[in-house]
Amino acid sequence: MDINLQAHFQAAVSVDNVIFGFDTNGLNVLLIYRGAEPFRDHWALPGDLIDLKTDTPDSAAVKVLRNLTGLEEIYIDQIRTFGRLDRHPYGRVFTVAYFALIKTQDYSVEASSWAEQAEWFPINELPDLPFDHNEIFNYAKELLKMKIRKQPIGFELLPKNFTLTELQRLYEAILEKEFDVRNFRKKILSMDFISDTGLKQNSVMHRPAKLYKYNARKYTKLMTGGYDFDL
Amino acid sequence: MDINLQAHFQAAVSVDNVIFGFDTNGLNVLLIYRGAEPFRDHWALPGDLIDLKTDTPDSAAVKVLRNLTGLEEIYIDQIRTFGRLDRHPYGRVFTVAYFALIKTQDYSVEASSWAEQAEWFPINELPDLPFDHNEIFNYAKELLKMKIRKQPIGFELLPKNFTLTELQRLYEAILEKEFDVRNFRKKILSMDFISDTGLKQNSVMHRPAKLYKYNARKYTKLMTGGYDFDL
DNA sequence: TCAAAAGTGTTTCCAATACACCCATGG
DNA sequence: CCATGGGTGTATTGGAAACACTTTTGA
Repeated sequence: MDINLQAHFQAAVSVDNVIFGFDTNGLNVLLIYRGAEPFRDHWALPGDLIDLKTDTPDSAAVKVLRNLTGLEEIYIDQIRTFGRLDRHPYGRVFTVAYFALIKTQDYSVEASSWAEQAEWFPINELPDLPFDHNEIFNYAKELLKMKIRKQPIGFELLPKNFTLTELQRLYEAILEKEFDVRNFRKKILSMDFISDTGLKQNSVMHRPAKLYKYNARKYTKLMTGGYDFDL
Repeated sequence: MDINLQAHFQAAVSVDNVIFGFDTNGLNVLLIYRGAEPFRDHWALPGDLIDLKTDTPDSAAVKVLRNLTGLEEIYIDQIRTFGRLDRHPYGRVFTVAYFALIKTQDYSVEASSWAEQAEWFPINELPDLPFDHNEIFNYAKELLKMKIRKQPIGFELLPKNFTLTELQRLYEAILEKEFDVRNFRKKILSMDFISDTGLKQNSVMHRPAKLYKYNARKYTKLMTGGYDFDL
């Protein structure tokens, strides 16, 4: 390798994950409390340097998620790459940002193999984040808004069986506006990619709601053409 | 820097640009004929390694475009990052892909400072491309389709003054479907971000068309709310 | 006067919106 | 029987789609 090339092969590349979860309090993001420099003892997006011998950005992002939550088969997608010159104190580090959606019920902090703490923060109550993580988070939030109107990704944030009211609360939390109950149900059901499980809630102190599940097969049929969630 | 960190700082990062242009033949992409290894004498997307001392991905992508076309102030936006382990024969090279829209009329190959040739290829007649450039191109094409339905970026591909028929042909080429003349005009004019220049085509051998121009100020007003081009 | 493309209006249909009351369960 | 959230239907409106003929210019 000549000396000219040499100068180029001195960068590191990391991944950073914006992991969304949903519960009765609304939409949350999973942050870790950094146990190592730089920015030790700061809350930050979970991420890691990519192992150049073995990993692609995608595989590295999946590993971070797995180490942190113990979960496989989660929805994860690349957001964009950030590369400000001074974004990392140790040298030139580019970071490929990802966003992931997980079913909060399936996740337990105990399953984590990381020494650091991990904690859910409501998206409107985040601490200041190091590096350019604030910028990354904001970008992720916008992307989530955009995507949920175009793809049935909301289900990734809910338990396998869910009520229409839960689904409505989720859309409302993400899109930051409220929907009319009847119109919401009409629209969702007309899209025809969720189906009635025949089950109902139990031990609730009111009329129990029907439980629905997401039906990927129905959705796949629809996707020739696309749809909007524009309510 | 400890030895563990050292192992991470051995990557290179490049940018690759998918540059779209539009003329009477339809939608085209600008490719270069590589004058250097690897893949010397192959047609490829124009790109370059990022100078780690001075450039961000964004600035590097703009430089590639400027060197190639002599143009400043072109529409350019990041697509996504590709990082397969074996995508580059010289080592671990991640590439941040961009797409750009240029007004073909403003561009001349002569303005290029590059020794290699550059040439427009109709998007349906591309040669096989090296690295993962085919994958990058396909991704860019889909993104363009998606974006043009959401943002008034079509104008970036047309001369400053254009006819409604030209605009319609552009939308048809990108979205790969045909529109009804009357409905197209109604929709575009109702969006209210183009305005009549008062000028007309001349020396055409048929009724001359009115010339319109894009009116960014009108658009900005609209953007609180968004719109669809869903015709 | 002909060729070639520019330009224009109306009807039909469907999806988005707005809106208010009864139902099933547990306590 | 009451409190709590679940569940349902209709009328109105606005935008999307379908559709055919007249106008202006240069040759």
